[in-house]
Amino acid sequence: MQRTDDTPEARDALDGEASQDTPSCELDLDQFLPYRLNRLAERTSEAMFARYGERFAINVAEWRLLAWLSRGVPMTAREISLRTHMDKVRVSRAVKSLESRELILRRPSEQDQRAQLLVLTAEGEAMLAELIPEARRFEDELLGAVNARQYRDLLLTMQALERQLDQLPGGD
Amino acid sequence: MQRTDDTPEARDALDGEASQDTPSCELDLDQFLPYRLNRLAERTSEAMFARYGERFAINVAEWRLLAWLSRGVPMTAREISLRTHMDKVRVSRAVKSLESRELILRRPSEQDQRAQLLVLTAEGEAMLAELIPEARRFEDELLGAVNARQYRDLLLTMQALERQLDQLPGGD
DNA sequence: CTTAAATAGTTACATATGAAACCATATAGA
DNA sequence: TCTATATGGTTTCATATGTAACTATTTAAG
Repeated sequence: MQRTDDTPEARDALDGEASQDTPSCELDLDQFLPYRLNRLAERTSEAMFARYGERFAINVAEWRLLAWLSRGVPMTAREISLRTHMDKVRVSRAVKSLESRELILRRPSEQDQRAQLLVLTAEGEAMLAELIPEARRFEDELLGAVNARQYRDLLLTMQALERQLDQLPGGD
Repeated sequence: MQRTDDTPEARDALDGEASQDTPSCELDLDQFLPYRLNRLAERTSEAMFARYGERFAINVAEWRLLAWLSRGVPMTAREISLRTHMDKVRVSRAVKSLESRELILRRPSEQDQRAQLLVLTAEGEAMLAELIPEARRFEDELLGAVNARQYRDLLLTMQALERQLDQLPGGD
């Protein structure tokens, strides 16, 4: 898509006063997708953890790890890392922290002595049984702003953007 | 929007194998909006700064500050903070760093002795004259994945979600 | 087999960020 | 006017995260 394809509607779908094309040496951040994505994502995480972060004392990395393990399938740190696009160090630290709190445990992998399979403890499952419904409730409240079609389109477009990132240099 | 309104299309708009409804004590992160937003945003920033971050030696906070100032309107740190939803400490540090590199300068505010108006130096403008076209190029490449309608709808939906965050407790 | 290269995971160091306390100035209420 | 409170901005401390180097194991090449 070319910048010149921008429709007036798109340009108007933005915060603040009436927008107009900016010279090449100026940038209207409110019309810049990477910025908009980051601002929305940061605010969403912030709002979610303002509610549940303190109560359950986990950070984003730990939450992602627990959520993946909630599927019941033992996974290695590397698999978590691949699926979430989190750095392996970040995963390693989440594992360490969660293990020290006995929310997960590590089992040596049969196939590879270097790797360890991660699984939830009963305690970890108990915590998720509280946390997951709360997370869903939050998501539902957030989605109160959009209808089913918008939601579907949003996921499809986000998927397309991630696929594009796979292609782009530096996009991993 | 209720979870039960999820359409098959939306459910299919996700990575990996065929999805199905998960019990309340499990969570499919790939279908969880806050996670998807954060993953996409993190990957987007990462890809962008993999290209330009080193070359221009600025971080996200500094980039946002410079971009706002590119409009040519002097702003205080507080105004930057409000518009970007960045913590005032984060803004303060970006100001300090950019000033030390003489990319911006501070002028005392006439109205308020505590506040300082921030403006670009000639050097700062020169850097933006290089940086902004690069950023636009990156955005265009990323948007290669979506058409004009999808782009417009994406911005509209993101705007709706931010408005919802304004309402939600903990959403600021 | 034996050795070189790759991989799972950790540690050490540097950077980025937020919360709370703080200083200086501004504003509101008596 | 005088004082209490609010506000712009900075500093201090704690946490989160990435890069590079490292250990142990596995895989591939000879």
